[in-house]
Amino acid sequence: MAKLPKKTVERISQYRRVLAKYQTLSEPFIFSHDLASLLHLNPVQVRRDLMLLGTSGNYRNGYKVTKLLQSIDETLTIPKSTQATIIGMGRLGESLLKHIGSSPVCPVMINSTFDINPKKINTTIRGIPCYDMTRAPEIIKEQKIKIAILTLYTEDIQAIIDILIDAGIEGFINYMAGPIKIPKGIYLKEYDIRTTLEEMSYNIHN
Amino acid sequence: MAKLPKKTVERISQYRRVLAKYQTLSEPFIFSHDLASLLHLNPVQVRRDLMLLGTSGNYRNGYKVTKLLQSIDETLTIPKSTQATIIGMGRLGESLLKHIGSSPVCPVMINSTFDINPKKINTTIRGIPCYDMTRAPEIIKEQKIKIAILTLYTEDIQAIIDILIDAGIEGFINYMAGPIKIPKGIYLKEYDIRTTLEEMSYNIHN
DNA sequence: ATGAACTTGTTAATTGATTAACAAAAAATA
DNA sequence: TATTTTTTGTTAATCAATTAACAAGTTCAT
Repeated sequence: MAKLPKKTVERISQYRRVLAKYQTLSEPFIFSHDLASLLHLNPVQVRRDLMLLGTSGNYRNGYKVTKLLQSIDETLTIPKSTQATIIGMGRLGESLLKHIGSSPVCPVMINSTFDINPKKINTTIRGIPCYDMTRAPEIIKEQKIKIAILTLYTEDIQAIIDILIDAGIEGFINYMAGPIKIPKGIYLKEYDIRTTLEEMSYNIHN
Repeated sequence: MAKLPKKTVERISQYRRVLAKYQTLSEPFIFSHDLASLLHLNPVQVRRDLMLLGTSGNYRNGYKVTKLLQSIDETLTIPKSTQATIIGMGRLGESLLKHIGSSPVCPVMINSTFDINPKKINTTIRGIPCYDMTRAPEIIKEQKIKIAILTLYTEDIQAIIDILIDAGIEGFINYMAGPIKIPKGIYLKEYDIRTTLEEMSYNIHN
């Protein structure tokens, strides 16, 4: 299938989680305007996304939930599941790990985490071990880990980034490591709440 | 000044943090392409943003850092500072609070937090108290708090949201509360890492 | 002094995302 | 049976964001 627009992919991930919950209500069908209002979107936008996804609904009942979920699965779960890791098992890392683990439908798996703090190394959370950062290259290659979530702040973060990229990481989600340098072709999503706070503050006052 | 585009506001917030750090290197000037490469942007985009900001640079040396920072301050810090709060003082809430507090230039202040867990209530972190959720309406009105960061997951989150809006909250940043319903005019930013993971996984494999 | 090498500032062009508009299908109602 | 209602699916139009293009200013080297 043709490559979906960035924003559509983002929304499709949200549709899935909402639908998984909706399914437990034993409602077999859903209308585009229902899905839209659950996520504060425009119904047209929902229909357009689903059209691009290649699925289709019913003139009278809307979209069949199971069919929709299957269609989303096929698009987002490629191939089988992507491996990710968390760099920094402090308070933030721990809460993210639990949050991700709580999801019944997340196609991204976390099987190992890393830290530089001896107190964290060799502990486990929900059965997932925390390894010494020095072992990262070895384990990332072995488990084919592709995404790294950065939850730590240290002065030498750039050296860590470079090692991770070298080991095969292709995407970073950066919570608080500050500005980092990455080569072209590597994905990066900045997740600094301070930016969001300032943006929202501006919007509220203007 | 005219209202700035959403994306420009977001980037301006990032410029400020990068510039604050850059300033400590005692470099008095910065070029648009330097600022751009620090944040993986296009230099044209940077110049355009700064133009919209109403500031101007120098044909030979680029932009004067102190002048730029002052200009950003004037735009983002309106009026004086916005009050925010964190709903849920678990691991995530605590790490966010410390992260926000560590910023020397964040124009958004947090002076109180809330929880429903008796073990958290009446504790303080870095001098910032955690209050019982039942006191939220009173304190939000008194301190004119406008933004709520949601870091908790409970079944009755919607009731909490409604109370917060009634008390005067105008914007929510939602980490893990799941889909919530908010009326028009209230800002909402979804910060669920699972969406980002799935989106990135899709991009890596396509 | 003159031209080469940089840079900013701004308009125009392009690309991407959202929203509007409406035909087509199907059932419900009169 | 004809009409109304409701919804999907898709194209066209609008709106927003990014990128390209280039004039104009400034310094440096010759």
